[in-house]
Amino acid sequence: MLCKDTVRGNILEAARKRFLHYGYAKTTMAEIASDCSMSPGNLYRYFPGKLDIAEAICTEAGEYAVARLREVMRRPSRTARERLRDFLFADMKLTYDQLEYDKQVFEMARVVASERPQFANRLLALNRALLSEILAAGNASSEFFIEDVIFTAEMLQSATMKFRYPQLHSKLPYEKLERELDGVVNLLLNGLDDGGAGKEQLARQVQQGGSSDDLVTI
Amino acid sequence: MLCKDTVRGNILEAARKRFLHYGYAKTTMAEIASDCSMSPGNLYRYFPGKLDIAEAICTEAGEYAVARLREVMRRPSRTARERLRDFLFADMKLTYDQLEYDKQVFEMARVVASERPQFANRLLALNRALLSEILAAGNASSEFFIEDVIFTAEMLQSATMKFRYPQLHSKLPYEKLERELDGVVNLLLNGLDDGGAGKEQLARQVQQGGSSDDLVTI
DNA sequence: CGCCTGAATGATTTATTGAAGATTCACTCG
DNA sequence: CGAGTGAATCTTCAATAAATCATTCAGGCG
Repeated sequence: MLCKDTVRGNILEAARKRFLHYGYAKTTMAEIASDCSMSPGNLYRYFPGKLDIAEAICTEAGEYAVARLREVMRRPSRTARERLRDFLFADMKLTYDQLEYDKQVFEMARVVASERPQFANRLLALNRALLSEILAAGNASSEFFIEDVIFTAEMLQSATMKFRYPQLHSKLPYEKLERELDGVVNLLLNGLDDGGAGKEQLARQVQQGGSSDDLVTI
Repeated sequence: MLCKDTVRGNILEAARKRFLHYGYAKTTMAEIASDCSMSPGNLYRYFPGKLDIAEAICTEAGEYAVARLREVMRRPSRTARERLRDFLFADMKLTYDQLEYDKQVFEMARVVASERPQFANRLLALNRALLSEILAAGNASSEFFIEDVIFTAEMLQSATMKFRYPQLHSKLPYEKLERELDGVVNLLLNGLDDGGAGKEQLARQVQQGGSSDDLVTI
């Protein structure tokens, strides 16, 4: 949400409205320019191209998400384990709400991610930095004994990947995702020795029939 | 590799050759029929359609993979933890070798998986059954104390998803995948208390620069 | 009959082309 | 100059036509 009073900010605002309402593909540079009362050519004085406008919008959205996650991390009087769990759940919810419900946001994100591979990595790195903070705090409070905090954060990202890329969720309802993330987090926190799912996981369908499945949407 | 002497087996064999050499899309039913010295129409006496031939081929391949995994599981005198690790690595290697190197196999797998969502689930369920066996054996030997073996197997599948769907590996070289799977397995075996990566993870780039990244290929 | 054929059908893919849109740039205006 | 224009260009998209192919089925053969 950078200044609406700069030309650049204006362009971003106009483009965002169009992208969110009509979709990235269905929005033309001429329309964005017209919304800003300028000629199409002039847009190129502020952005290298259409894709860069979308990337800027997505970056803002990503930074907004990080800000929300920081809030979650700041919740007072919680153990590092609780904080980690909160974080992972909040992270899942943020992407889920963003991408699962809004076709247009989803389209824009997909275009940017596929045309600018480094973009996703930058967001992932931001996210990893937050995770590392939690782990480091856990070390400080002797809850964890993690040698390489950054590496471990990376591994946590790997293990929870399924919950951060709704493209892969493939129609799993949010409740099933929650239940599954819960199971994975327990595993990650306690290891297999502790029985993986922990004790509180009692009421649950035991037959294979109840398993989430339907994993891939290629 | 079911009987080559039945008509059905012949068709599968001919189709496999074509699919692997020219790809699924570039192979016509007429060609398969001709290879079997029969008319196109006659294929439909043995399979409902082209896709079902591909699915049958993929099923055979999947069952072959399961057989190989069973061999890995049978390696003598290993702890359950070692067995689990062996299994996950073998699983990753199997798909990696299959899909990452052979464009045609990859195409066929993608078509089948996307047109027959249940197909992937069946393979996943087979895989989960093997995982459950390992976990149950670990319980029996008091290495693990897992209440719900099947649920935990499912969670293990979730957490190692990245390593079973090369579509998502997105150009990560095998070495990086190995290093990452190793990290995740350590986390899953020991939980965060143990420092995640374990002690032997010493020589490693510590700066973010070295992180795997490049996660998504949407 | 039971197994098979191959032309007929309809769906899908590919090629082609016209239009629309992204990007550029020589130029204007203040 | 610096900000901006808008026609020119070059790429991409969409619509149509043509061809290919999966699938069906009325019939033939042993």
